[in-house]
Amino acid sequence: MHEHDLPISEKIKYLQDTLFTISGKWKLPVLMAMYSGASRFTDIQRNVAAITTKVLSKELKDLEEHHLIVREVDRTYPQTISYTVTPYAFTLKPMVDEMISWGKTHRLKIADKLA
Amino acid sequence: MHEHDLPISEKIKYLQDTLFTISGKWKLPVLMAMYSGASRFTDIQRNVAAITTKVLSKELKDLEEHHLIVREVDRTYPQTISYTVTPYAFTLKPMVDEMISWGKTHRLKIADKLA
DNA sequence: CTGTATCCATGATGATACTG
DNA sequence: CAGTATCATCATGGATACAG
Repeated sequence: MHEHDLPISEKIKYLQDTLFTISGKWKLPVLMAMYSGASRFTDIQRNVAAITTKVLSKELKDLEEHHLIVREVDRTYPQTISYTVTPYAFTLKPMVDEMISWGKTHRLKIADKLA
Repeated sequence: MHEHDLPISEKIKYLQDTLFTISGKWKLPVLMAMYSGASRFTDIQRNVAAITTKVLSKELKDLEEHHLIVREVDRTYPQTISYTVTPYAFTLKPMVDEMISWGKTHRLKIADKLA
């Protein structure tokens, strides 16, 4: 059964579930930075321009609650914290890639004053 | 050139463009209702459960500004208003379908107490 | 039917400073 | 380095009533 067979109300329900999980301006950018290899708090912050420590801290907690990332205290000296994306988080990647692709095209269209 | 060749800063920029365009809880559910054929204000409102007229009105204006829908006054008597999705709006559909698909799976995982 | 007008509540985001 | 603490502001959304 493919998605287009679902009743519209179901589609919207699932869509809203997803929107809730990724809500806000920052969760996906943070995830993107982590897909690309950033695992330290400061690295992530540097990659996601303009995000403040307070907001990043909150987003990381939200992502952890949703089981999309894992926070680990490394047994090193001095101790460091590393965040890693879970396999589950990678199930979001096709969607994120599609969003990047759309955004890139969209920006070109806007430059042309759109259609 | 594929998306994974882009520098991370570019990816995040495009991602944020897309997030900005679809921002909020309602734009995509409204678009989904319209993909499925709803074209009248009341029809859309009935399909997108719990959305208020004020919010729907605002979302429709936003979507129109982004050239994703078109508002038309039908030359009927009495006059009716119809909203239709533009071809451009359909370029978002793969992303929306992916979100529906992910949300469906996600809901199952949550039911299983997730992984 | 297709909206507008208020008023209000909440959450999200931002600026800045500070800490172990 | 990896955060927390405050304070402030702003955007989003919701309730309700009303109007052409």
